[in-house]
Amino acid sequence: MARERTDTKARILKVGEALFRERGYNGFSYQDISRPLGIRNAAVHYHFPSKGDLGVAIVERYRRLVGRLARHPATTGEQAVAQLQQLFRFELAQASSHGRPLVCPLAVLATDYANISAEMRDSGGKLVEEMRSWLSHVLEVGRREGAIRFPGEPQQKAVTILATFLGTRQLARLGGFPAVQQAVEQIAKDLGLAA
Amino acid sequence: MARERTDTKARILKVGEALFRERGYNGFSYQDISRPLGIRNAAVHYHFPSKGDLGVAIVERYRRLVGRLARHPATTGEQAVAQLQQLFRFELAQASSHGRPLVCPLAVLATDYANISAEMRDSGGKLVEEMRSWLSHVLEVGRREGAIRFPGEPQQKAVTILATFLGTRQLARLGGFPAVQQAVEQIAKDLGLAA
DNA sequence: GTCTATAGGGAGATAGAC
DNA sequence: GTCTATCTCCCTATAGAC
Repeated sequence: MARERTDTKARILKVGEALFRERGYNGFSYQDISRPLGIRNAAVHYHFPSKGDLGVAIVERYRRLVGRLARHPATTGEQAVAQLQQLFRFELAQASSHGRPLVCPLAVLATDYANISAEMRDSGGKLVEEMRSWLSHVLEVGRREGAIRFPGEPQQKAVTILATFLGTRQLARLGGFPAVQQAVEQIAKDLGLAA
Repeated sequence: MARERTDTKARILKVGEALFRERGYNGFSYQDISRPLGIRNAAVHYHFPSKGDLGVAIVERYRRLVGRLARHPATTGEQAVAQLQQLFRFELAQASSHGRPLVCPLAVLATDYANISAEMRDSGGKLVEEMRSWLSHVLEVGRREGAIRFPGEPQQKAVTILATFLGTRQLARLGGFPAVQQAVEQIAKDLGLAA
């Protein structure tokens, strides 16, 4: 309601997400957020009383972002391929739009799983389920329409592809090679899509 | 030299690795190690002066463990397939030998990349390179000998498979399904191996 | 090699003024 | 909504006795 400077909350969230994905849940503090924004720790606590609240908001924000990818269920082979390529572009963009690639928030949740709140776990679990069911549907339609090919069940192939992207952004940090790009190309080839 | 209780160092390392992989580099403290071992923080510092020293030792230990998988370069199709299946068994064992699956140390290094020492990064980078070159060789030999099939370059396929395993152990924590097992089956099918 | 004791700092969080 | 001030706790690390 208030406005004017109510966007402080949005700015906190933005900085928080970058830190969360850059350093992990336990790797940043309220100070790391407040300092660059020129505010005080207490102001951050006003908008996000506990660090867990901030964590949930970060994951939910990412969930809405990814949710946009999955809005329209594919029904034709062309649509399925188009959505896959949209996913590929998303992954490539996530990997290269910053200096060191930011990992997926899911990777942070998984690594810090023992230290996060039940709400954060739930939020992450929902994100996984949504992505899995969406990608599974895309794969199923795409294969049925003859646009792609792969052995086995769509559900399992979907899980495998999601895991690959999760891991590839992490490999990209450690290795001296463009892991995300290489994985995207390989996944496309495995599906019988032209490079 | 001393012996008798010099295995304290080994016990610290063992507990440390479990904590490292359970909670991430920033998610555990020297207290979390010393308490269950019935010793004091200072004793841990005696064996590992800084937390970074402990971190390096943990990664190096895992590196030696994985190095055993890659000891004998495959030259026949049978050997290549056997080594792949060894890798599959390793991943399945890592995922299921504990309650919540422990993530790969590489996942911790990647997530906490911004907070770890240069030595830890180096150690992780070496581990990635070793696994990549080993798996790449296995894939190349296996395909040349007609035991497996996949499109594209062995290097890229190797990166993709490694990324899948890295990510799949994390998905296993967040999702309510056996992600590692599903991914192993899918990877095998993609390579044209029987389930 | 392990202990006690402690330094020195930063974490997350809250109270109350403005 | 944001501030100052402060609480409490835990962190990594070191000094020096045993």
